[in-house]
Amino acid sequence: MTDSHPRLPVEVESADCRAISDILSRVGDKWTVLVVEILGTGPSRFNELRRQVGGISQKMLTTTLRQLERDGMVRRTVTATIPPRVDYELTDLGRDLLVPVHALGDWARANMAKIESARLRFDEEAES
Amino acid sequence: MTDSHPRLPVEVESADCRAISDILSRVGDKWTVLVVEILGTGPSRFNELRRQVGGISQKMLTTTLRQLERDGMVRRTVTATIPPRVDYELTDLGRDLLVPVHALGDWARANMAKIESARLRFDEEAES
DNA sequence: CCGTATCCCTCCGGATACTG
DNA sequence: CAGTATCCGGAGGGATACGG
Repeated sequence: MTDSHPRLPVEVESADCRAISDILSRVGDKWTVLVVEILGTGPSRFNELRRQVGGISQKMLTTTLRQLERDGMVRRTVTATIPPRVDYELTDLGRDLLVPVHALGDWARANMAKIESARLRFDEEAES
Repeated sequence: MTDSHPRLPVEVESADCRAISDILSRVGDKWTVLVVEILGTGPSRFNELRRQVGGISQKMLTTTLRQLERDGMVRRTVTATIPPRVDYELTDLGRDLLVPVHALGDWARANMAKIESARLRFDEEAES
């Protein structure tokens, strides 16, 4: 492959390392990306979101949204009517996150066949 | 922002969804990216790698490397000498993965200040 | 040197029930 | 409707000891 492979800054400050792996762990989270993807199509209310995600528990949706709100990715708007109404929407930062996440998603889709066959080969050779 | 919402990109094939979130979860894994980053600088032996990563247990290094090998990201080469020697190196696929991962890492570095201040604001308002 | 096998404890996350 | 509170099973992952 290209000789100009990016030289890796293994010596980045550990503070950066923590912060970066922190973001990465959110992307790897079971629900976060799914929620952000859906909010990427437009604002949504709590139970609406719950239905759109499908399979998420109330607890985890709350937790996920709180984290995203805390990180400034999601804006929470409360309308104090009866019954109460709460809207969630992505902030600019949240929408921004979708760019690199989609890049990763595209890579995954483009290479899932290779990965799948690699796994088959590996598991096959593990017959013992 | 968007037009109306009857369009649901959420309905992509669930097979794709599983596979993609599977890759994402590996990226979010505590050790995987770190190991891949280091292997991105060149091949390495087991304990050498262990020292370079720092803080990883023998068990988790083995587990991480096995997963990566199974997925076709890492090639494992055994030299049956005494003492035995095992080298690990990235495959083309593994090096390829680094591209979108670095994009995400760059985004994280570029935005960690915003996130950090968002958190401060959030936690501050949580004083009650 | 390069692992595998156990033990064990923490935390994630689902189910359920209750409030404003 | 939009949460909070509680219980609890199971996976993740560290420490340690042993095998090739």
